[in-house]
Amino acid sequence: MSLRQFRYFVTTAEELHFARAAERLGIAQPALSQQIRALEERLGARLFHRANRRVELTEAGNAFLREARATIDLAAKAERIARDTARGEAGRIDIGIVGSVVFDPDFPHLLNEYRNEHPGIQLSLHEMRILTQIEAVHNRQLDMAIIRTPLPSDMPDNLDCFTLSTQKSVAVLPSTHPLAHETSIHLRDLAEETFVAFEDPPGAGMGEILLRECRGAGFEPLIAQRVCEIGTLISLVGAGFGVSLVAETISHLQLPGVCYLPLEDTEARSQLAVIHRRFERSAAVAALLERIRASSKVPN
Amino acid sequence: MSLRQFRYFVTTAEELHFARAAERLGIAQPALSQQIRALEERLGARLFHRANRRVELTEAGNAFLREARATIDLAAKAERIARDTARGEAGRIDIGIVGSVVFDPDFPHLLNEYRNEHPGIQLSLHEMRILTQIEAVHNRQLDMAIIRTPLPSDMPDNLDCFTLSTQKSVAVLPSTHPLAHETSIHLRDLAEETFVAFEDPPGAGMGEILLRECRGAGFEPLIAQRVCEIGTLISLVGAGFGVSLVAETISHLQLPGVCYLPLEDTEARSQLAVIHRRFERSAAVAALLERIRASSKVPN
DNA sequence: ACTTTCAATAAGAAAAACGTATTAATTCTG
DNA sequence: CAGAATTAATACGTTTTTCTTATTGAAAGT
Repeated sequence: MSLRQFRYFVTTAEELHFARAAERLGIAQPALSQQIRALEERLGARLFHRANRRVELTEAGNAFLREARATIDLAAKAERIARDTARGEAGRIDIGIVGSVVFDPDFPHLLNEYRNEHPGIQLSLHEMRILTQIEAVHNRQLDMAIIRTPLPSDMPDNLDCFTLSTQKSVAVLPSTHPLAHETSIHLRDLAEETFVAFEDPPGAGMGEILLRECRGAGFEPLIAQRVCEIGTLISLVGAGFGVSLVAETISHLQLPGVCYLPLEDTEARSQLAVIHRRFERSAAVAALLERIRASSKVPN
Repeated sequence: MSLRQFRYFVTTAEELHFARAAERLGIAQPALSQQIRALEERLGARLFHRANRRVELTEAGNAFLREARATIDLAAKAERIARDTARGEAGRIDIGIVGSVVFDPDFPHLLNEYRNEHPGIQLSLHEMRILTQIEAVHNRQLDMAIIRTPLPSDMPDNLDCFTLSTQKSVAVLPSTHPLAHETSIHLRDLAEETFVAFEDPPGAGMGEILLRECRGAGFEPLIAQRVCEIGTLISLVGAGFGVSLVAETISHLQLPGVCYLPLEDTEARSQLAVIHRRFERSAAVAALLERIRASSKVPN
């Protein structure tokens, strides 16, 4: 079982065509067939259905694909780290973020400070979905993740978490909405509206906040549309698809046709949390974590 | 850069002694020296200090060691996942259910047993309408569906079906009804009542059972209200909207103001059936189907 | 000074990976 | 329906990589 076989497999899984995959890999097709077969024998599992002149991933192949990709990425990261460390730069810190962090004024500022104090260390930001981030921190593709609470229930137990900041939630309305020019509104006034919500996993993130707050205000929100990106969400609200609830900091994103309104009847708050491995052995990562913890507005 | 080199490096880093590491790896010492050197050249970084007849990790070596170990572990995990998935011991099974299955005492019990025997497999239940379920099994969003017979007439022909259990039907009456405190009644006694019925598609499910039985008893039921959820149906009966016919197991749902009464003049039975793809390629799904079939109370 | 220890080097043997040619099976096409 | 085309698998010889044995060289111990 070798990395090369992993790469061959991933390419073949992407192409679903042995000859094309072989070409992309710069080898002949029979060599690829042989390596895939060797891998399958080693695993004791077929990875592809080769029926009817069509190549498809088996269920095992699908499951293996995700892990194989992660393994290849991690190997590349190992290489990069060795190289960077040898050059005297302590390397690079990979940070996962949810989209809405970009509009938080404090966090980018904090990163900038750290960058100035540690010019050798490259900070690399990766915008990803919540669950993907947690998984990636767990298997070391990321060094930390900034996500919005609540956290999903099934967190790996070698991960730790602390709160970075707390933010009020505000309502987002299209400016054509009758309530749009009030100075503040009650959440229950939106009971009959349709909502645009984040596509978060159940029980986690802003998607969960929206549900909880609406239920707290005594109604079940009718969710007409789910989106992955904060920008899309605000645009959809502006286009009249519905209303939504977002963290206050998002209101820095002023789009035409969109109004942000504080809420009267709720303490609705969401928190940004930092997820990291409990026993972090990289000095650079540990230092950044300490830095973030020290400047966080919330006692931990 | 290969996984083998990673393993060689990790062992050498553990032993800090080429000859001993080579012995542990089952190769000769020069082979190890060569591979480590090849790795160092590839990385463009020395991983060991070899001064003074003593082998030590460089800083880069130390950083690389962490990532190399993680990479090896992840590769092993990939292998395990592929193997387990192929053997049907990992993955996820999506099961569609009609609402009333929840009150069946046997089926949840069966699922629980399966969950204990196959801890790697996540069972995910989806409460859906009959037609939606069939469609979803067909296009692989669900792996199987538990629905109430009769089946609709236009089943896709790549789907199979077998009976899980058979249940008597009982009448549901509001406890204010004159007949509510009999020990049993005749269905034809309800000929003049209004009925609350399931919103099933024509010819399928409990909605069809109700029609057939009433016609068998010599009258056409007057259906005043149709509902999607079993809980709503029972509530409506309790609130005096009408009477209905439900599977016996539903009587576990005891709501105030509702009485369940056995029927004298009919053998009214409904069946729970399992719908699945005829040629199931997932080992896990096939195993669960076998399990259900084996424990079903009805010969198939 | 001599031996011992230990990694590096050299060179040939073994194993793995690859390429060319071919086969077998299916699908497309006239 | 026959023949062409597509595509993955197989056979087998070649190249490349990896390994082994033998040897060297340098440092440490006696």
